[in-house]
Amino acid sequence: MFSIGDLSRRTGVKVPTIRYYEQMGLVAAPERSEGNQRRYSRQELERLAFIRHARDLGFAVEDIRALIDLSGHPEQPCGHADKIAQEQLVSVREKIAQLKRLETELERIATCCDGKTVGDCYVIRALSDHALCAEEHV
Amino acid sequence: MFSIGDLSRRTGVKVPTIRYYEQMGLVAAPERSEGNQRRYSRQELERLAFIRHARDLGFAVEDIRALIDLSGHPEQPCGHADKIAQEQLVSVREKIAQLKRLETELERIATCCDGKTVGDCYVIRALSDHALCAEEHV
DNA sequence: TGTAATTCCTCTAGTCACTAGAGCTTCAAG
DNA sequence: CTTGAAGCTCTAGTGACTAGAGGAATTACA
Repeated sequence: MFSIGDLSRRTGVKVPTIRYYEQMGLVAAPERSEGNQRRYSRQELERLAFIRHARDLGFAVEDIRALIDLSGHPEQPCGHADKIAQEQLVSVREKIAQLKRLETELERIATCCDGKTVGDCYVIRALSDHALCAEEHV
Repeated sequence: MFSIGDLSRRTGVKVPTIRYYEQMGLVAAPERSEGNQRRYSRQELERLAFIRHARDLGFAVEDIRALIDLSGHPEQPCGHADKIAQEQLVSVREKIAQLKRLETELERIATCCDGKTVGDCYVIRALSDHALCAEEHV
């Protein structure tokens, strides 16, 4: 049996976050000790590790809930799980593309400032005047 | 003079967001019409465009506040503005690197599933078992 | 066995950057 | 002069936590 602190150390999920997940229904309410403290089994440790892993990968809590529901029905076709992962991949790729555009513009903005005062600072001017942007963003 | 709707159309910032920025002190409270409606000058339009642009670039509202303060003191050295932009660039690059790692793993997870049911779905297994990850993430 | 340090409990409220909705008033076009 | 769009204020909700108060339980060590 693990205390909530054990679980936290083993999964890297912070203690208040574990309690929050319980409140949200992502993890089931575990057994309690005599003194009302949470006591977790290995199964619950694994579920939390699953959640941690999926959150690291950027899955929304709702997605995770769906994946957990699916994993509780191993006889069902897995097209849905696949779809969730595919959508997440698309969303990650979009974010990368977007951030790369920002990187390009920030490079221009943050590296060309040779003014001595704010009055002729390129950073300020670039932000004030969208026309200075090399390409459209957002 | 522009109404709040004009401002919204010209800057692409939604009407409730403009009011929110006013509440946060990012834009000053403008003049009002006889009937208590907001009336903006061209200067205020430009400030909002500045904010929009900086938000698009991922600057936090606090950063923007600092940049606005700076732009109000054009005689000061611009090192601070530069620093804010540099830090933003670093942060964007970190996010890109992170997302690329996720992309790699999601590609593996989302494209290898040839199981027919959840029971042997690669997506579910990969999320359950961190050991299946090719490389460390987060 | 005593005690001190650590961990745990619940609860409320705060974070960020908005977004939604209710219920009302004002404005602009025809 | 009417009508419908756009404006007003206010409260509350979003997602995914995080912080803090005030107290109880557990653990380590003497």
